[in-house]
Amino acid sequence: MPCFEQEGVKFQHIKVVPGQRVFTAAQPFDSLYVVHSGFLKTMLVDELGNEQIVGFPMKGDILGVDGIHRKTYQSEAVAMTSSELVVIPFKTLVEVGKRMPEFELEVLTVMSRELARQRRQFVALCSLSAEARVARFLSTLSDRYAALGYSSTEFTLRMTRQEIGRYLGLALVTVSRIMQALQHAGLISVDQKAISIHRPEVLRTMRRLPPKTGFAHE
Amino acid sequence: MPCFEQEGVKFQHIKVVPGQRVFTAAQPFDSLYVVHSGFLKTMLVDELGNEQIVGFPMKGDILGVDGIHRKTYQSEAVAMTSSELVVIPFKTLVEVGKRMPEFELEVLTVMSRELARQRRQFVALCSLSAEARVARFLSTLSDRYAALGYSSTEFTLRMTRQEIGRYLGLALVTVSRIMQALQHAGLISVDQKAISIHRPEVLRTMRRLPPKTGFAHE
DNA sequence: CGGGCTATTGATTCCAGTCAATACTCGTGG
DNA sequence: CCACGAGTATTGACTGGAATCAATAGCCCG
Repeated sequence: MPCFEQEGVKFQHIKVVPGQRVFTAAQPFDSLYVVHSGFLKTMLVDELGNEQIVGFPMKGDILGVDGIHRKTYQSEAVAMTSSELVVIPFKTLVEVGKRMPEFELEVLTVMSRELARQRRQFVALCSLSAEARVARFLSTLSDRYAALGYSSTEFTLRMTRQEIGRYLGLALVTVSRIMQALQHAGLISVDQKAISIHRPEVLRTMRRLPPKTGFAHE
Repeated sequence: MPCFEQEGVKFQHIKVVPGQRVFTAAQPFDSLYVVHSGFLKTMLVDELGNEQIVGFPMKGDILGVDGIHRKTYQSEAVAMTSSELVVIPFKTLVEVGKRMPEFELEVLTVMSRELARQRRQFVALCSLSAEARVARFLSTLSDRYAALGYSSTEFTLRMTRQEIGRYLGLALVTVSRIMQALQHAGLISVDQKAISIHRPEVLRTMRRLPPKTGFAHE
């Protein structure tokens, strides 16, 4: 949807390689970025250097909106795979907005979506057990892949257990343990970064795994 | 004269009484609201009826932006005190935006601020202990009061322990216990809803309270 | 092959949730 | 006025889930 170019305005594309930083916290804000292809992570880094991952943007997602209000980026974006980004200089956005207000509206909409996503994530974090968080994470990832036309049942994780943990508010070992547990429960198969989803409907609504017994069927 | 009207556009004001709902989740989206006076809470309600509080908006904060992208509000806003809100019909925003793009920019900015706040909250939830969360909550509240010209050291909580817990991802009893602990540590005084802040600088940066000893001085 | 990173698995600790009892506040009506 | 009850807050005892500490094993790449 956010193929802004159809509106008659051309934007520059940039390519980034794995590990490359798109912008850093505290750096002066000048542009928004829309993911055209590839896979990134955005994170906040606190005074002590702990990084908290706030999202794994993919095609169609927007980066850098948290820079608008203070004129400096508040977060950091790093490419996890080679990626292509559409650069939208904020000045241009403002200019173009004068002639085509729908364009600014489009940005409002994407921001609104991002805010809502962030809130859901927040709620999940508060009210769900570690198991439910991991289950939902996999389920959501599956949905996002599906939306982009990839397989929703077989995919490769682009991030480490560590990063998943830093996204879900869990320790690395907990993520690992829970993935094993989900596998033993027959809901998924895990082999390192390769994932198969067997029971998406169970993952989506899981609250807690039944206390471990040998039952494979309920 | 509230902020936006200086731009030559008049907006309707509405008043709400304590407990009154401004909008409900899933209700069709039509307007944004800016708090002119008073004190509200916004929350998400899940399938099971659990409510997760996502914010306590005060003067200058914006409500309803999460409704833009799906044309229905995704959250619920309730007044905690009598409050006055500026109603900005979204249609009008779009109209006015055509003549005055700065106006839409203003909205972008407030949304950006809200997104950043939400993220910080999210990080706090992931990486801080219960004690640090409560300490930061009080410290932040203090700052917000100060920004509005009220006392930053003496104030009255408008929300219950239950609501604080639902905002911070903690049980009500935990909030209560920690406030007592902070009091015994000499950082604040608590008497039901009345709060005095004694050591704001400690609250702001606290990670963990030292294991309880009888020492009143370090 | 060796070194570094990542993942799995086990043992133990401890923070915060749950359950439960008591006390405080406030509004209403006998 | 006091009694009563509903909502809110404090405090204690106990439990359990996830973190931490720690050891081993698998993977990738020079």
